[in-house]
Amino acid sequence: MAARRRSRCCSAPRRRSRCARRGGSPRTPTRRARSPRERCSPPATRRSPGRSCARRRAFEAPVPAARPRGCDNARPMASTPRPVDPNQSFPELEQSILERWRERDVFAESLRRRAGAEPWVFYEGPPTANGRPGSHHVLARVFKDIYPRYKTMRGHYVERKGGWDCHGLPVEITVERELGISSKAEIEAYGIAEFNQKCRDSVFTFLEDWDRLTERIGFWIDLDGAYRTLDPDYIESVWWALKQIANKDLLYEGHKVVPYCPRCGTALSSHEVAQGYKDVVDLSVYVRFPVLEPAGPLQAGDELVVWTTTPWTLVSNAAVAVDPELTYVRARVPGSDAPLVVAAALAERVLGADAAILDRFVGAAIEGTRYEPPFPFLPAEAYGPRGHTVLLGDFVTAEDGSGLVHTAVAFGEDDFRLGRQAGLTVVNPVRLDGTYDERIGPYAGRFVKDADRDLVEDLRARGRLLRAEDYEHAYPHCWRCGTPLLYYAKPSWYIATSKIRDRLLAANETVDWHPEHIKEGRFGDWLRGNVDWALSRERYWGTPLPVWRCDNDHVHVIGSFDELEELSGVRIEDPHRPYVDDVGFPCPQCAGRMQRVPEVIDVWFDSGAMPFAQEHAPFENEDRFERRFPAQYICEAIDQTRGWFYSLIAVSTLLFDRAPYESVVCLGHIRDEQDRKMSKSLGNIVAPWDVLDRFGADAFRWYFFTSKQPWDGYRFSVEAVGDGVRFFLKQLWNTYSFLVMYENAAAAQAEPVGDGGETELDRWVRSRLAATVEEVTDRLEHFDATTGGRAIAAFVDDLSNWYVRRSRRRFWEGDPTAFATLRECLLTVARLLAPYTPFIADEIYENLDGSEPSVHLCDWPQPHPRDLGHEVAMATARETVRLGLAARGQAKVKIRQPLREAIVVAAGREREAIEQLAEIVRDELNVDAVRFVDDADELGSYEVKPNYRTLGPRYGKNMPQVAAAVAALDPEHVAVALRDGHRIGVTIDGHDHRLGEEDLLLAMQPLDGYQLEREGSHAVALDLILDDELRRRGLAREVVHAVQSARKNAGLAVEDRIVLRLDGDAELLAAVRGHEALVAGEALATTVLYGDVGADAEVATIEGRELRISVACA
RNA sequence: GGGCGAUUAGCUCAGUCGGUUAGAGCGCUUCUCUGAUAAGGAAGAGGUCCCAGGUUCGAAUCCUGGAUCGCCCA
Repeated sequence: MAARRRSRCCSAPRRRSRCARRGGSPRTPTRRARSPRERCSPPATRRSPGRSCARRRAFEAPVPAARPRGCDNARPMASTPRPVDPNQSFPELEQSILERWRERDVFAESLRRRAGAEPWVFYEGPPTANGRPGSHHVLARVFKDIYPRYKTMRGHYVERKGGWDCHGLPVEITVERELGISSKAEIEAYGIAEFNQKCRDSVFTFLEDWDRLTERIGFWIDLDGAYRTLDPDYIESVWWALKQIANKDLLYEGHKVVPYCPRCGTALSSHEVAQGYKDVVDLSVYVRFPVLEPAGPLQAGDELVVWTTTPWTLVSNAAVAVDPELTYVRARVPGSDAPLVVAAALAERVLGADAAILDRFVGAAIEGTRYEPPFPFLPAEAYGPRGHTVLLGDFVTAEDGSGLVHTAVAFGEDDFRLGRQAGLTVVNPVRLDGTYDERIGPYAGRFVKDADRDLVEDLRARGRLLRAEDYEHAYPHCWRCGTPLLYYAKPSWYIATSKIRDRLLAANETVDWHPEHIKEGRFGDWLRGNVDWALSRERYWGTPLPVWRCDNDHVHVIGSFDELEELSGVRIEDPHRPYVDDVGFPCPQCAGRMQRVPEVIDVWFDSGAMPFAQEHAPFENEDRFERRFPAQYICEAIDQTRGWFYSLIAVSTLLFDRAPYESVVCLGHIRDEQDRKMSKSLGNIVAPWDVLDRFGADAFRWYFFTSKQPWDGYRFSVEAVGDGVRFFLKQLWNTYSFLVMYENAAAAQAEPVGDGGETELDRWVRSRLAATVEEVTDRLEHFDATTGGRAIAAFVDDLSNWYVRRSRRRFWEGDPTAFATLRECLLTVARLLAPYTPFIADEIYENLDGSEPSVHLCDWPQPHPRDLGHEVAMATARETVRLGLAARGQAKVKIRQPLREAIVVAAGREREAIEQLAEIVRDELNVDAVRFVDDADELGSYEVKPNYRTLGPRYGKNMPQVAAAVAALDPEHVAVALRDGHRIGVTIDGHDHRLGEEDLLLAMQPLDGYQLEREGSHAVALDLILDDELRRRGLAREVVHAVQSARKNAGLAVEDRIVLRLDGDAELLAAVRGHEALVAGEALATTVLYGDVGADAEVATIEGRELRISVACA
């Protein structure tokens, strides 16, 4: 690292050498012309020698503005900043800054500098690198970047370890597609070892894309030291965690009806199911089940009307469920012989209005009724004694259907539970691949969901169908392959998370969610409804479930590779399948041999284990883990509520009984310009590189940070990013390039410049700066980058459009205090912006200060004291200017025409404020004087209104009377009385009340014929009377304006001196002669000559008079 | 079907504790300013604050119901 220069104090005049050189010389009122050699080539040496001063852009840098430069060649202290190209391409600039960061190793250095400081912990939620990163990844990554950068500047040690999620079905599916296979049988035929090798290779297919994008957007994260969920170390930690859970007796194998993907051949967890709901049209059918052995009021030949939306399950109908207390009816419908049985409440909807009710009874009355099943494939005996009978269930409702629910024990949670209660045998005629087995006769081998319509036709042909209709509903599909899921009774391994539900909720209480409503809303609700975590997957590419079992069903959970080696004598190199499957050992409890169960685990458990698994804790780095748990901050998209947010909190609560994160920022989704979801099929994806190449990373980041609160989601397009460039980055860049241009121009000037001292504007802008530091700091502390960023933008706008604009003359004159102030503002803004737009921030810092190798190694700015009164005063003065400009606009008098005076109506603090800043108001309005009057008697009349905010709470219901009483007051009288400090008496409902100053609002009412603009009690009027002198000055300023245009057209640089020749209308020339010093000074003319302008003179028309102008380099 | 969130100008968004003329920027029209800025300033046009009830002296804001969109859950 290069020798570091001492940090300069921004507020002090900076270039001592230059100031010293100037010291003592008298200050010239206007700029003095430089020697001929200097004139057309400042700042010295920057321009190619052969070019004339004409036809040259103001600041064309011969070399790219930001050449990467090592610390070793740090500029000497007295040097001037590099010239800045006002039209700098940001993407190009960013490339050179990336280069500089690499050379100076800035990210690593930012960590080294904070070594030993208090850690602030960030966890990276691992993405999978087997797909290309998109714009939504940019969103997540920039929000993962901003707060760690901020906290680093605040003095914390913020490690940023990357991570990759490597396992899981998505990877397997990609490989299957590659291999052209699509079933588990094919995978096993191909070979699990080979298949998993392919998966391993596939995981990082797009790693390079990810790395490249990550660097390009300025996301500082340690990718070299990233954790990978496929590493043996990582897996060992996961095993350790599972063993802890098993030791707490929370790991069990259960038989449950689970959402099952027949294509992938595995059960899905509830959070996976959640991701795959699609609206589909299924058949909803009402089927007649003829009664064979009636119970209660039923008779043989009656028909039960049974409803289902899954016709494919009818082949394995085991029973019919009715609610014991619900009222049912036997009813006859025209055109049907057999009486039909339905719930009374649904009779009309199902059977029609003309059904004749024969009988009413409660559901309990028909329990035990034996009926004929809809299909003959499976006999009643297959289900046991109560097969094909009516059972009582507590889940039956009369909200839809018929009130009699078809029950297929293997295919539904309620069904399964009822079947177990009734002692029904589970018969499952559906194979694991989702096809019927040989028991289902003609349908054997068909995929069940595809058989729906044929089965219904079959029923219709046999007269068993009462009604079939399309039924649109959301049905879960496999989130990866799109296959409709089947609810299916299967053995599966679970973690009994529902037993720690209260602990999960307690852990959630400690988390600071952004937005806040997630905590009690979506996430809290999810935890309150927690069900056991279905952990196992009957797949290949995943962390193997470390459960070994013998023939006698003794179970042993392995918690480390050492333990496995002790028991089996085998040191496992690769813990993945199939190698781990081969490792067996004698059962510690019996003589049997233990083999691993075939399942792998849900990948969400992998990522949930990352707080310790990324460190290979507790096998090593346990101290590191202790220091880095829990995280202070994580950030992911809102869909992770059931994903990573859940798996993290679940694993940590299971193991450590505490939340693994303190603050969470949930991001919304990115939608397209038409507010549609971005998807490959719609072709409306915005590729991140399109944005980066066109506008750059800062623009991309700025858009995400400031356009809205990130959890609201974005209506995104390349163009939307462009706005931020124009309105913020460009404005900042121009302000910065303005400073550099004039600093260099001033430095090149031989003549020293005196220091005018601090002005009201300097004080104001410093106070605004302090306010901005305060606000941005406060907002970032609360994870509100949006409001913080907007505050920076508001400040930069004030800086550019008020401070700099009002101070231009001081910059032309080289006032060191003005330079120092603007410099301090820009350098502080650079530090505030460093976490937001790290590139432009670093560029500005590097060129204006550069005492550290990067702004990202600086400390966060400390807030200075504010002068709130002065901020308010300036706001009042600006308001006065606004009113004055509006008055000019109304009177259609151009700004260039000076006016005698502006009359400002203001009293008290407002008047003091404006008086203090009267010079600014006067100059901005181009008037000779600002006169104050305390009241508007001579300018307009008052209007008095009640102040609802103070009176409302006091008078409540009587407000209308109060308002009426106030309206009846004489405004002029009120104005005088209040000014004299009196209170105003009103009578309401016969009672006297006294109203004070705060209860009444006085507003100006303009009178016709005056040029007056008013706002509240504050107004500005203009004296519009012009005399010859004012008119001549107006003309002189018009001439200046015309000459400036001519200068610009001639391509002169802002500081070039000219010889000015004027010819034309006599009155114009007379006006110029009368104000020659003004014209010459403003136009930087060393000489003004009249007549003889030459043929190529520029012709301007001023108020109908002709002026011919010639400008030439002096 | 249930939960959470959103809905304010053509577009993107603010809107504090409920306070009476609902704001800003972009875009549009007119004017204007300019020794940095494709910038800035003034004026104009542009609003059913999603709808309907309710509470209140007063509702964009609070309550209830509904609509639409998104996310999540069944």
